[in-house]
This record gives sequence, C-alpha cells and structure tokens, in this order.
Amino acid sequence: MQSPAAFDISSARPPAAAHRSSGRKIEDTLALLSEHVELQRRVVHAGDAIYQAGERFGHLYVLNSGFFKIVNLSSDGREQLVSLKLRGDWLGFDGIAEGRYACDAIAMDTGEVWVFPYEALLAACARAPALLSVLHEAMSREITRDRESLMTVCTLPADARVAEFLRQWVERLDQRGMRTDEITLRMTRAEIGNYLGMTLESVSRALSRLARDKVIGFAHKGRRDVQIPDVGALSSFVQRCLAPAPALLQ
Amino acid sequence: MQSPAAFDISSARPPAAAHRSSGRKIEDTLALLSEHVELQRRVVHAGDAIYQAGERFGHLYVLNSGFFKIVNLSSDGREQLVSLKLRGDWLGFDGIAEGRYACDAIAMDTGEVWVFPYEALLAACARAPALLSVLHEAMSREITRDRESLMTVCTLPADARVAEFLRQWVERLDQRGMRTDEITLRMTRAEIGNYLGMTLESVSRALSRLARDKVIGFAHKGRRDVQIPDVGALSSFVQRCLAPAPALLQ
DNA sequence: CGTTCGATTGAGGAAGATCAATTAATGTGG
DNA sequence: CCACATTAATTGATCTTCCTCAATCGAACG
Repeated sequence: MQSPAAFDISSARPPAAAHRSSGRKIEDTLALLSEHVELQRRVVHAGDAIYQAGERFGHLYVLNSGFFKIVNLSSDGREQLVSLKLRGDWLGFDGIAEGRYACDAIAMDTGEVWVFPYEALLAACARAPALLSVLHEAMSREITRDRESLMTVCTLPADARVAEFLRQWVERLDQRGMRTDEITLRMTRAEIGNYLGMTLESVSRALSRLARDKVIGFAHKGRRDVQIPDVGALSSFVQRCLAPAPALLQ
Repeated sequence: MQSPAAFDISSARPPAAAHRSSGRKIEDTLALLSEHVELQRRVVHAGDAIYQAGERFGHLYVLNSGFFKIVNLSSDGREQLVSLKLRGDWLGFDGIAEGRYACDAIAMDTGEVWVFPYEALLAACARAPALLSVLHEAMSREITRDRESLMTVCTLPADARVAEFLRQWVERLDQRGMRTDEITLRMTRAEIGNYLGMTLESVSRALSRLARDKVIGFAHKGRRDVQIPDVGALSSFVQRCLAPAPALLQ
C-alpha cells in the first residue's frame, strides 16, 4: 500500500476550464451526431424503458434531454441502480460485448432519446473519424465514472456518500449549463440508497444532517427539491467526514 | 422499486457454452491483434506500473500473461483498487476521454504486456473491421464488469462479498483455461478488503468461515493459495448469506 | 376527503470496524 | 543454516455505524 498522497494528481488535470470545455463538448457531440448520422428521435416519459436486460443489442442511444437510470438485475433477484444518465450521455454500451443488453435503461422523466443503429453508427465512424473519437471518449468516460462510483461506495461513510452523490450530480448539471443552486432529485430515497449501498432511512438521515449543517436546504414544496447554495460546502462536508478527529483545541 | 424477479434474465443469455466460447474469444483476440497490428512486447515484474494516473495517454495495452491491478487515487488521498486484469484483458481505456490516464496499472506478478500506440490501433481498425469489434467488445465488457463490482459491493454482506469475489476470480480463470481447483491470491487481505469495501480483518474472518464450512481450503504453504473444490459451493454460500432466515423446522 | 406512497424520526439490535495481541510466513545478515 | 527482523494473517474484545423495525407525518391522487 502506498502513502496516500504519493504525488499530486490534481496538477495533472486541466483545472479550471474543464467544466466549460466539457459543456462545449456535449454540444459538439450532439451537433456532430445530428450532422453525420441518420438518427431517429424518440420521446420518452418517466418509467419508459429504452431497452431491457436480455433484449437483443442493436442500437446505441444518446440522451438529448431528460434523465435515465440504469438498473442491473442479478440472476438471484438482487436489483441495483448502477448508473445515472444526463443530456449528452450514451446508453447501451453494455450490450455490445454479449450482443444483448445487460441492464434496464429507464427514463426518470420526460425526455428525448436519439436512436442509432449500431451498424449505421460504425459506418458513419468510418466516414467521419471524429465520430469514432467521440464514441470512444464516451465509453472511456463511462468506465472512469463507474470507477468513481465504486470508489465513493467503498471509501466513504454513509453521510459522505450522500454528500458526494449530490456533489457529483451538481457537477454534471454544471457541465451541461443547467441550474446547480437548486436541483430536483428525480429519485426516491430508496433509489438513492440502492445506488449508494445504504438504506433509505440512512439517506434520509444524511440529508437531514446536511440540511441541519446548512450544506443543503429544502425548497418550498416537497423534499425532492434541494438547494445547494455552495458546492464547495459539499466537498468540505465530505472531507469533514473523513477527518479522523475533530482536534478541538490546538 | 420493482418486484425482484420481474422476468427471467437467465433465459436470455447463452447459458452453457459461454465459458468455452469466451475462452476461444480471448485466444482469437490475441491472434487477431498479433496479425494485424504492430505491437511491442514488454515484460513486467510485480510492482511495475505500466502507466500511472496523470500520465499522458497514448497507448492501449493487452495483457498476454500475468496479473494487474488498477488503482484509483482520489484528490484527497483515498486509494481504491477498482479492477483486476487477466490474460486477454485490455488496459488504458480510462485514458482516452481526458487524454491522461486516470488510474495506476500495477503488475501483481511477472507477465507480458502488449503495447499498442492508440493511433496505430485505430489505423489497423480501419483496415480490419473485426479489430474494431474486438476493441468495442472489450470496452463494453469492462463497463459491465465494473457494474458487477458495484453490485457486489452494494448488495452483498461482507462474507458473501468475499465468496463472490473468489467466484468471479475463478470464473475468469476458467474462461482462460487456467486452474480453478487451486488458485493463488496475488493480493494481501488488505488489498482484497480495499477492493471489496471492507477491512482486512473482515476479509480474514470471512475466509476463515469459508474454510470452516469447507467451501474453500487452505493449501500446504501460506494462506495465499486457496483450494476451491467446488465452484457451485461458493455460489450457494452467497445465496445462503442472502437468505432471510434459516427456517430451521419446516 | 380518504387512500396511498414517500419521507422523517426514534429506539433497539446486529454487522462490521477498530484496537490489540498472537502467530505465521518472508526476508536478512551473520 | 540459523537467529533475528519484518511483514502478513489470524483471532479476540470492544465499540461505532448503520440497519431493522415501527410510528408518524406530509404530499399527491383518485
């Protein structure tokens, strides 16, 4: 096991403009796709499945608007929310390897999905190499994002997991130029808990504590709307959870 | 939340011959690569890093022999083993999106890695479309595998996590035609625990219980060698952990 | 306006973490 | 090859966190 901060990884990443550049990238991706590939638009509503586990693979999908959840079902009946998708994200990569989708992709809201026959997409990639780059980048990003999820679940205590979940969600909204000071959770406490490997009660308690500490606020109607006055406060809350001892006097 | 067994996923997958066909596939992949792409062979020893987080992306790697671990380091110093790699597995996909690798890839043993310049690989894919399929299948498989890990960590109690970890490891060895009745763990208890989101003590206790229940056995020298007389016993152990109540009399 | 579903909060218990001591394996220099 | 040092693994005792069970409250909906 190496020492925790063997070298500073942060300096290796494009620091400030990352958000805006990613925001651009999403727009560029959508533009590139609509230019070079024959696409079919499909409007979905909350609860609709764009594909289901076991279904024969044939299409990849790009989310133009709305929100999706990706749900895995094990052979013994365990159900797990493994991923969340926003505008610009791809869906269906899990189907390529086995020729069948491995998960359910369920809309959490009204939205529009662009449908691409996989073969047509590959053909377009042969004509426009930039398209292939976009495709590979999307797959690569999905891999790194999945690993971040694993890291969150494995290394953070319950309260911090919820805070980190909110932080990541806000980050992704920000990358898309969407509101980040007040967000709408499109999932129940049970779904959040399932995604984070904890019970719905623990999620509720964590959110209550975050609200008590003024890290988040609850909006007018319902507890699905969360105010995030300062994203940095979420990060510090996570760090505070990780801190070994409060070290009161010093 | 849906009912657990909404529909039978098992019938949707190719059931029996899956292992052997995957075994073939790995050989085919290696053959295809060595035929169509200029490759550089690199011998590594335990502890060697084939790439490190932050390093500029430029190459993809395929493991021809040996074992690798993929380690993620968060900006605040948390370290997480996020993936394990065996013969035929690809390394480096995480670097494509940002142009820099996001993790460390560390050899756990002596082995040989095939090194491909990404651009050269893409060029070869343009000539041999089968190669592109292989590449996409590998990325797809990595996504589904990562999700399986998340599922294991999120839905299983500690003992079952260890059993499931061994089961998945044996399954992957089997796909490669390697010994599965006696396996060598190339990781410490601490590393296993890190990978599974639990402490090294819990891993040790889980292994002891598995040995007590005759699900596994410890070989002659050292506790790194584990005997797996029956893989099915590992699966049943996982199921037993999930069972709500033993239901003694009935 | 009652019914239903989701969220909150509390009390108690259990799984797993932490702390600590011992044993086993590995490596090192004499 | 052996005594010693070092690292890994095991096991036990205690404590913390989080889960489970239960009651209550609020919001949405027919």
